[in-house]
Amino acid sequence: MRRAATAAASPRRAAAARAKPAASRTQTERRSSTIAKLVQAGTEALIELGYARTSIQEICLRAGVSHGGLFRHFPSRLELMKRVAVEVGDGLLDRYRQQFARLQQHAHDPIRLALELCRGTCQSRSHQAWFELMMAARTDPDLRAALAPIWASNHADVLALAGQLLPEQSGHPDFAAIVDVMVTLMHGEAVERFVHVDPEVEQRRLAWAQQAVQQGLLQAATRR
Amino acid sequence: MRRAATAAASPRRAAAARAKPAASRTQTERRSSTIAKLVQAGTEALIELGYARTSIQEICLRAGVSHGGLFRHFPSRLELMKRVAVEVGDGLLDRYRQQFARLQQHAHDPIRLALELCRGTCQSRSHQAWFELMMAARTDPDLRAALAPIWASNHADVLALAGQLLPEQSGHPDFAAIVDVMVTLMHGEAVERFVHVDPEVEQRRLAWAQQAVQQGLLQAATRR
DNA sequence: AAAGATTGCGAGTGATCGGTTTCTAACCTA
DNA sequence: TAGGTTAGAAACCGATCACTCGCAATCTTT
Repeated sequence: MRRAATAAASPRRAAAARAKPAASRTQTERRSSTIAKLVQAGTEALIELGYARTSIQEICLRAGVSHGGLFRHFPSRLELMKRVAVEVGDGLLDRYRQQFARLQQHAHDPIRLALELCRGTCQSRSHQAWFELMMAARTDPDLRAALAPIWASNHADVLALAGQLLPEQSGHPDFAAIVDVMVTLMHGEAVERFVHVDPEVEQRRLAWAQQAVQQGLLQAATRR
Repeated sequence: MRRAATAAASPRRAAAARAKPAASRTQTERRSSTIAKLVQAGTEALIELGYARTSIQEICLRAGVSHGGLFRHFPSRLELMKRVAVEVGDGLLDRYRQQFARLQQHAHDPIRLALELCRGTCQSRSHQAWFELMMAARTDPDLRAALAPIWASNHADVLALAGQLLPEQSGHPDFAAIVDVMVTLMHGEAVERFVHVDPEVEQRRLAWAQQAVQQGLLQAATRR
C-alpha cells in the first residue's frame, strides 16, 4: 500500500532532491509533510484553545497551509481530529515506555517510578489534547463514535504496558484493578489541575497512593 | 438590598395575585422567574450540549425567553455562566448533605456511605455541568477568572462538609489528605465515565477505595 | 517534452455566533 | 388613572463557522 520507498528507488529524482532539497519533493513527501504539519497544528490548537475553538482556519494558520489545502487531505474536521487522537494516544504510550526504560535502572522503587511517570504523562501537554477530545466527545455523538475504538485500544495498551514494565507485580490478582485505580486517580488529578495547582497536596497524594499500592499488592485478594 | 418582601406587603397586589396568580405578577416575581428559567435552561444545555454549543439562542429556546430578554437580566453569556456555576455548586453540596442526613441512620459504615454518595454526586447530571465549566475554563481566560473564586469557595465547602458529616474521623491528621484523594479519585472516575462505563470495574474500585481509606485512618501519620 | 494526476490556494456559500437596538406590553408610584 | 419604569420580543449587526469549487503550480508518467 505505502510507496515511500519508490522515491528513493528513482536515481533521477534522488539526484534532484540532493541538488535542491527544499524546492523539489516527491508527491508523497509533500503529502505526508503537510499532513504532519496539520496534525501537529491541530494538536497544539486543541491544547491551547480547546476543541471548540480549534477551527479549520486556526489549524491552517498554525500549519501554514491554506484553507482548501486541508480538505485535500482530510474530508472533514472530524477526520483530522481522529488522526490527532491516534497520534496523541500513541505518543503518550511511547513517551511513557521510553521514560521508564531510561529511568528504571536508577530508580529505587519501580512502583514509585511508575506512579511518577503516570502522573507526569497525565499532566503533559499532549494529555491535555487527549482530555479535550474526551470532553468534547461527551456531547458530540459523531466525535464520540469516531473516537470510541481509539480509546478502547489505548486503554488496552495502557494495561499491557503496565504489565510489561512491572513484570514482578503483573501476576498479582489485583494488578489490573490497582493499575485502574491509579490511572483513574491521575486522571482526576489532571482534571483538578485545570482548576487549581497545589504542589504540597500533590506530593502527599502521591505518597499516599504509593503506600496504598504497596499495601494492596502485599495482601492477597481476600475480600471475597 | 433585596425587596422580595415588598410584594407580599402590598395587600392589593396580594389580592390580585390570588385572583389571577398566573396572569398578574409583580416585577420582582417576573424577574426572578425568568432568571430562574434562564439559569435552569443554561444548566441543562451545558449538560446536554456542552459549553461551546450552549449558545444564547439555545438557552433562550429552552427557557422560552426571547433573545433580547436574556440580555435584560444578564449583560453577557459569561455572567449567566457564572450564575449557573454558583447555582450548580451549591446544589451539589445541598444534595450531598441531604442524602447523607437521610441515609446515615440506616448505613452500616459512614465511610462507605460517604464514598458512595461522593461517587453518586460526581456522576450526577449536575456535576456534568460543573465539569463542563471546568474544562471550558481551561482554555478560556475570561471564564477561568470568573469561576476561580467560585471553585475556591466550593472546594473549602466540600472539606468542611466532610468534616461535619464524619465528626469521628475529622480529627485524624490525614483526614484532609484522605478526603482529597477520594474526591480526586471520584473526579477521575467521572471523567473516564464519559469514555466508557464498566460497572464491575467501578464496584472493585469503590471496594478498594473503602479499604484504602480505612487502613489510612487506622495508622497515624508516621511517614515523616 | 507532452499529457495526466496530484497538491495547494483563496474567494466564495449559507448558517450561526454573541451582542445591540428599537419598540411594545406589563407593572409601579403617586 | 396618568406618568414613569421595567420586562420582553424581534429585527438587525459584523464576525466566524465548516465546507465547496475552480484554477494554478507541481510532480509523474509516457
